[in-house]
Formats: sequence, structure tokens, C-alpha cells
Amino acid sequence: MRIGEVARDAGVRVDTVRYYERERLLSPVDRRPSGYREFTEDAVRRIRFIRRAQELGFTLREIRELLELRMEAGASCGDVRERAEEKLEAVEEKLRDLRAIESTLRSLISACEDSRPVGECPILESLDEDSPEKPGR
Amino acid sequence: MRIGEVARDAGVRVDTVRYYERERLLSPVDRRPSGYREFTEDAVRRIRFIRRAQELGFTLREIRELLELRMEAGASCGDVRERAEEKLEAVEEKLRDLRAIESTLRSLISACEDSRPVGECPILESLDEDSPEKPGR
DNA sequence: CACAAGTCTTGACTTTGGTCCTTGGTCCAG
DNA sequence: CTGGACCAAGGACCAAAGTCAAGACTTGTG
Repeated sequence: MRIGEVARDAGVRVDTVRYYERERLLSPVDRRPSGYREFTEDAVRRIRFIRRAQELGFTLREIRELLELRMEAGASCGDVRERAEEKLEAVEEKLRDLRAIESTLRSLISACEDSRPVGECPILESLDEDSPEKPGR
Repeated sequence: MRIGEVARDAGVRVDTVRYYERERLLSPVDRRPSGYREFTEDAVRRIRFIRRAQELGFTLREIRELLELRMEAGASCGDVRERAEEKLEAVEEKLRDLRAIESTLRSLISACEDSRPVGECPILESLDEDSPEKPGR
């Protein structure tokens, strides 16, 4: 398929597809003799993945790293595992924070339903516990 | 406390603190007669919250909206509840996607541990199911 | 009180992640 | 074989989220 169809199916613009290619987020793209890019469905799935990962707060660089995990998987397994474990840890942390926000929102909603006044600042308190001063990042 | 201490404690630069103030992410900041800003611990917690929320893929505008949820909570409860429910839905979706990535990473890691070759592209497949073509956003 | 370290404002600059424009070539339905 | 839709490359432009710099004022410690 051509770039326009890919873009339409993935819900982005063609410029974005080209941009992702430049940034090496898509595997090398075939070309027709005319110079037109020729994609497969994989590209669409890939782009959707990228978009979702972005909404989770990953940068394009991080997403590239995630995607590269499988590419070299045949090669250096120990190294891949190590990096996968790093990513996993980041994901776990996001999950923790997100769950805290989730439960805060839930209690905010139910407080509102009971038309109880909502106290101080629950949103803030939700993430307040587990900030053990890690200087990294 | 002064801006430098706030920045240090929250792990950002002073410019960032001023930037957040300009963007109305911090509640109005007191001033000394000299013009110096005078903060309380609350600002530190607030900034940490902002940073965490950012890592979860919320923009500053969305974070402002999250924070505003509690501010007007005393006022128009129905409206607040509605917006809280919207936010909650976004959070739920992030959670779903994140859990999918989590389990993919886990299986990638365990495949590596067994020094089995990792198949096609597990990372991609993890998010492939639930993309029911919602055009919104 | 001197003076280094901190703070003020204003405005320019940077990076990330795209988006748009222009000029010129390609595709294919009629 | 032609017109309208598509595509290519290159470069300008954009918004978000900071970051840095200059020049002047403030603080508080030796």
C-alpha cells in the first residue's frame, strides 16, 4: 500500500509517516521504481503502537528503544533482557502512579456523588507517598 | 522557602518553577517586600505531582485541568464530577495499554531467560487487539 | 559592610514532534 | 491521453515545555 493509505488507516498524516521513517521508527521502507514508498500492514500497526506508547509518556526515542528490543532479540539475548528489564521497571512505575491517580479520581467522583465537599487536595495527596527522593533521571 | 530551595527539593530548575507559575500550575505565589517569591512545601509537592503526571503522558494543560478539579470542588459539583469522569476514562485507557506493554515485556524477558528465540514482534502485538478505530483525538 | 550566592524580569534560544508549502513527477478513470 | 488525486524532497514553520543570558537588586555570612 502507498503512504496515503497507511496514514489514513493509522490515523496520522503522511508527513508524520515520513517523519517516523526518518527517525527510524519504521523498518526500512520499500520503494517502487517511481520512487513511491510501498508499505505493508505492519507499518500501520507499528504507527498505532507508536501513538499509544506516546500517550503513555514515552518519547520517540524510548519507543524506538522498545521496538529495537525485538529486532536484536535473535542476537544478544542477555543484553536485550537487561534492557527489557529496565523498560519494565519504568512501566511498573507508571502503573503505580496511574493507579494512584485512578483511585483519587474515583474517590473524587464518589465524594461528588454524595455531594460531600471534597477535602483539601486529594489529587495531590495521591502521588505524595512514594517519592523516595530518587535523584536519578 | 525561596525558589531555589523549592526547585532543588522538587528536582527541577528555578526557571521551571517560574514557568509553571506563569502557566498557572502553581497557586498564586506570595512575594516578599523585596519581590522575592515565598513558597511553602505545597509547591514542592505540586511540582512533583506535575512531573509524575507528565511522565504518564499528560500535557501541562491536562495537568492544570486535573488540578483544577479540586479547586472548584466546593463550587459546582456536578460539573467537576463530569470532568473527573472524563479524566478517569483517559486514565483507564492508559492503564490498559500500559498493562499490555507490561505483559509483553515480561514475556520477552522470560523468553530471553529460557534463551528461546523471541518470535515475530511481541511488543507490537501487545497493543494490536484493542484498536477499535475510534477516530476521536 | 563586603561580597558571593541567590533572585528579579525580559527576551532570546532550544528540543521534540510534528505540519505546511512548493515544485515537480506519478497514477489511473474516463 | 488528460485531469484530478497522490507522492517525493527539501526547507520553512509551529507549539509545547522548557533553558539560558544579561543586567540590576537582595540576602545573609565572614
